[in-house]
Amino acid sequence: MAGRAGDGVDKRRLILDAAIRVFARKGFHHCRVSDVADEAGVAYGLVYHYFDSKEEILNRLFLERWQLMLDAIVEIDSRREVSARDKLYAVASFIIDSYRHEPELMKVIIVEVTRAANTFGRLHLAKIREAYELIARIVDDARRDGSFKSDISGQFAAMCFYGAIEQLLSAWIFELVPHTEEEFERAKSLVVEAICGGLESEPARGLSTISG
Amino acid sequence: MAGRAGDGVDKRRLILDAAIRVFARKGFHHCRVSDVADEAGVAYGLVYHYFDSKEEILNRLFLERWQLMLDAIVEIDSRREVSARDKLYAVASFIIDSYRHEPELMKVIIVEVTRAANTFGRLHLAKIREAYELIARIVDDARRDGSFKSDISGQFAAMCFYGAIEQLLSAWIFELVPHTEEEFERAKSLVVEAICGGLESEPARGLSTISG
DNA sequence: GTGCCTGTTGACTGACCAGTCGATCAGAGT
DNA sequence: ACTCTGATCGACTGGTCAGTCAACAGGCAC
Repeated sequence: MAGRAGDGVDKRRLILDAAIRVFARKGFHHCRVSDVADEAGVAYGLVYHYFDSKEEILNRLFLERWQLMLDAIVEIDSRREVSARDKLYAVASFIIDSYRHEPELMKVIIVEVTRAANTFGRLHLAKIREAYELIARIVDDARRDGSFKSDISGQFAAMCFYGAIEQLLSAWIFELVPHTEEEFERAKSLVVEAICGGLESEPARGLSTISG
Repeated sequence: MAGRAGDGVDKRRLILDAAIRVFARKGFHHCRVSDVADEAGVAYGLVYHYFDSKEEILNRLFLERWQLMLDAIVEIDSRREVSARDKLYAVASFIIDSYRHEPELMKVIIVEVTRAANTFGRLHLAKIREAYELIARIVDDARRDGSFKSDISGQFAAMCFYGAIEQLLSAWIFELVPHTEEEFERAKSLVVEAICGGLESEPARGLSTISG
């Protein structure tokens, strides 16, 4: 519980949620702290009771969600008897579903943090790098067991994979591409197929039954 | 020629070049117009003699360079008897070489425009979309002649391809990865190999001698 | 009741900065 | 010589906004 009024409302959370909506709508740089306070229905000063600065709000939003993703990737990687391709599919699913369920939050994270990492402290870069490394680990395991090519490093592969997904989300965010439920599901398969299987046709890949 | 002093210096260009350095160093939002004027060694007011606003400077920088890239892609696509893979290699080369030769300008374009397209007018989105479409066209031709898979649309493939390259440049920009001459050359091949050939091993692809 | 602590309020301040404007300067044309 | 035009200058203005602060409210301990 927090707050005196016994209304059972966590004002801190209220402010964070309002910030998601405001940052998504107007952009972090183009909105005022008063916009966030108004959206949350609290006094201007209360924002500074809970947060040190406007930027700290953004940091919290990012770290909160990014950590969820890092945890998810670790869990996915720990699954036994699962192919690298299926692990990458699970990672892509997690990210795409995050966007599907909380498009405003993901928009803020991608547009204001991930894709603007220079304007902020190096704090975020370390976290972003962590994601790369976890994905790279999945690929490196597959390189070791021979299912993935050994001449493309895990790090490089992670960049391509994450880059493709981020571009996909950006296309949705900037409305370059429609937001339909089928699109989300199709995109999961397609991105994995494009990155793992490649764009080129596979002329007579012998006996292996890949994707039907 | 421009300017009264007969010094033969184009002040407009001087301001644009100074803006590249300042925007790259401090970020568009975190620098003052006076920083640009100082860097260029001209009076504050002169900036407004040549440009309507701070934002117009950024727009010019972006449009100038982006058009060069669009023209290059059109030229590459027009080459006859060249495989889609080789065309994509040429596109990747153009972009990576742009970064190699003008890292500050590319940093500004990627960080302040491409990756921040929502904060600006829709003007840029249209140009960005144009690039996607040109790349998509290369892929669609290859799908028609059977060299690329038909189940991944040109549009989708273009997103993956461009996304991977942008991520690559971002990694250089944010110094997540070293800037060596060999890295640039390797990256060209690797990105094309990853996207066209895929990450997975090709078990016995007949006669082709890939990576020895 | 008294004192204290946390939550809450919103008016205010101080800094910052994009963009303006009137002045000055130098060459071209007549 | 005179004026017109465009380049060049930089002090100044007007507005914006992040962050501060002094005050107030209600619960809790004693």
